[in-house]
Amino acid sequence: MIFSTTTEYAIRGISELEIKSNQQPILLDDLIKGTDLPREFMAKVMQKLSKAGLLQSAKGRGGGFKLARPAYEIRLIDVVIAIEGEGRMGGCVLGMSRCNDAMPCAQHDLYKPIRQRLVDYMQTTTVADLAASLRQKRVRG
Amino acid sequence: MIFSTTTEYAIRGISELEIKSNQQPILLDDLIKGTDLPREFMAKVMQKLSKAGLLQSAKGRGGGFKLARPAYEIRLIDVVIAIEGEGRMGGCVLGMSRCNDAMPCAQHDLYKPIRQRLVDYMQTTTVADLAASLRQKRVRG
DNA sequence: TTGTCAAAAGATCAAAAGGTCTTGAAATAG
DNA sequence: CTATTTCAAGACCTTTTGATCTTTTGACAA
Repeated sequence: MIFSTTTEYAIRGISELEIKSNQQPILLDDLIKGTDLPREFMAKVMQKLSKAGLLQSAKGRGGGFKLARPAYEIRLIDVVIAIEGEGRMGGCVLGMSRCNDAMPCAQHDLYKPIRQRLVDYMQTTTVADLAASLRQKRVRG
Repeated sequence: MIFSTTTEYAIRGISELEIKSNQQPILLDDLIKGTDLPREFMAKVMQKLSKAGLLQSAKGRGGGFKLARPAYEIRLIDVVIAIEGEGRMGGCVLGMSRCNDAMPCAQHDLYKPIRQRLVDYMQTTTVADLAASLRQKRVRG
């Protein structure tokens, strides 16, 4: 509803990583085990998160992915920006590139509170929160 | 940021219509006059709004588009649903089709308040509000 | 050093979204 | 009835997004 599917994958992936990891690197194959995540595409997504500095990756034996810092220090907004770039959050709330000062979109002001609320949420929610929520969901069904 | 560009066009289009109309049908050419909206694509969007019952359309001389009911009786959510369908609002908040009870997405519960806020906004904001906002923006610059 | 493992990177492919163009059909004026 | 106006509808094109496949690179173990 709000994010692209690629971003959803990233959120899901980093949450799964936090759940399955015990400070040790997790293999892509293990990460997607038990999920319906598409392996090859997921590889790209994880690469992006690595390049953005949210994950550390290692090749070869004992390799895999792990969080670059504690889960509670990675905010949802960091994940979103890693995938979609800064642009989407700034500028026009409706994302209209055609929208500018000379020809503003109808929503410019109206939307501010809504958007701010979303941004707040993304800034205060961490990967630790997401993982906890996902774990709980699995237990309770 | 939140809606697809097609939906943005719909919001913009119906707002322009309300601004330019004096109870009389407006031609597509007049609707887009002074805007950067793509005419042909806009025709499709307006057609969708007509089929959804938000607009009335008439062919031939004296034809064009007009609101099917007063602007204050057309909610933003009606416009969004007309373009994107019901599905997007219901179901998973993140829009994941892969998300279900057996394999819920990480956000299912976390997002509820945010989503509810958005839905509230879309239910209480009408085309009259949007048009007023747009008009004001034009005057004040 | 050699072999194997696993991520990185790039090519490629498919589907969806966004946008254009052409033809058809309805309404009205003359 | 015919010509013109204007929306409707469908074919078609382009770009972006989502997804896969293959090759390369780096790390470790023996």
